[in-house]
Amino acid sequence: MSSEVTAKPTESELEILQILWEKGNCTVRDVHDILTRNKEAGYTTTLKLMQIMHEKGLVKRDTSSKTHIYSALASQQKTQQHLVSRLIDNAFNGSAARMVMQALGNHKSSKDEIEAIKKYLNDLDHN
Amino acid sequence: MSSEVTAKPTESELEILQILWEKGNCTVRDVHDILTRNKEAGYTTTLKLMQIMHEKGLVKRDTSSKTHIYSALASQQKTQQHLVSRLIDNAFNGSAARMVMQALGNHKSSKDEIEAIKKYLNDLDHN
DNA sequence: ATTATTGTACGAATTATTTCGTATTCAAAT
DNA sequence: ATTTGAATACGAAATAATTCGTACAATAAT
Repeated sequence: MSSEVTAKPTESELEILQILWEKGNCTVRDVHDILTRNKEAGYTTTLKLMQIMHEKGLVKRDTSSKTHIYSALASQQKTQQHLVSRLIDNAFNGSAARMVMQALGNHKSSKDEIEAIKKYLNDLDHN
Repeated sequence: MSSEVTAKPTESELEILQILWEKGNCTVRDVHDILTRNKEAGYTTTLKLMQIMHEKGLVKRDTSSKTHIYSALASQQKTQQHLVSRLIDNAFNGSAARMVMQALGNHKSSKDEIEAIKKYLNDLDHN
C-alpha cells in the first residue's frame, strides 16, 4: 500500500477540504471568499491553513505562477469514512445503526433521500 | 426552555461521557480503569478531566464522601444529535443520506441492524 | 498511634490549533 | 519608471486541549 493520506484533518481543515472537493482547483482567494460567506477570518489565516495542509499532504498545489492553485489530495471518500467511523466508535459505542437512526431522526431528510437510502439498503442485501 | 446543556464535549470528554452513560454512577477510579484498558493515561489526568467537565456542567457529582461519585448531566441523546449534525454539515455538505450510506457501507452492520433501519425508515414514512 | 494508601485540588507544562501581523515579491495600472 | 494592489512566506501571539506533578486530607492497615 503506497503513500495514502491517513491524516486526520482538523475542523478548519475540513471546511477547506470540502470546498476543494466541490470546486476542484482553487486559489487561496477562492477558498477564502467562500469561507467568509459564513464566518469572519483574515486572508492570511486562510492562507496559513492551506500552507499547513500542504505540509501535511492534505492538498497539493501548483506554484508555477505567482498565484498558487490548490487542490485536495486527501480523498473525500476516505476522509468521510474515517470521520464517520470515528463518530460511531466515539459516541455510539460502535453501533452504526444507532448512529444512522439518530441522523435520520432529527436532521430531517427529504422523502427522496429516505427513498434513496431504502434502495441502498435493499441492494446491500442482495450481496 | 430551561437551562439545557449545549456544551460541545471534546474528544476526551466524550470518552468519559460514554462510560458514564453506560455505567451511571462512577468514581474517578472506575472511569479511569475502564479508560486505561485501551490507552495510557495517568490517574490525575482523568481526575482533572472530570473536574473540568464538572465546571462545564457536563457531569454532576456527589461529594458527600471523600471519594466523589460522578454521573453524566449532558444528555446522551442531545449530545449524539449534536455531534451527528455537526458531522453531516462539516463533512457531508449537509446531506444526511450521503452520510448514512457512507456509514453503512464500510462500518459493516449486521443483517439485523440493516433490518432495524429499514423498519425505522418505513415508520418514518407513515407520519 | 503511626504508616501506607487512596483520594482531591490545583497550578503549570506541553502540545495542538487557530489567528494574524509584517516583510517581501510580483504584476498590473498609472 | 513609479505606485498601487494582491499574493506568498513565515514567525509568533492567542487560544484550546491534554497531561501530569506536587501538596494535602482522609481513610485503612499495621
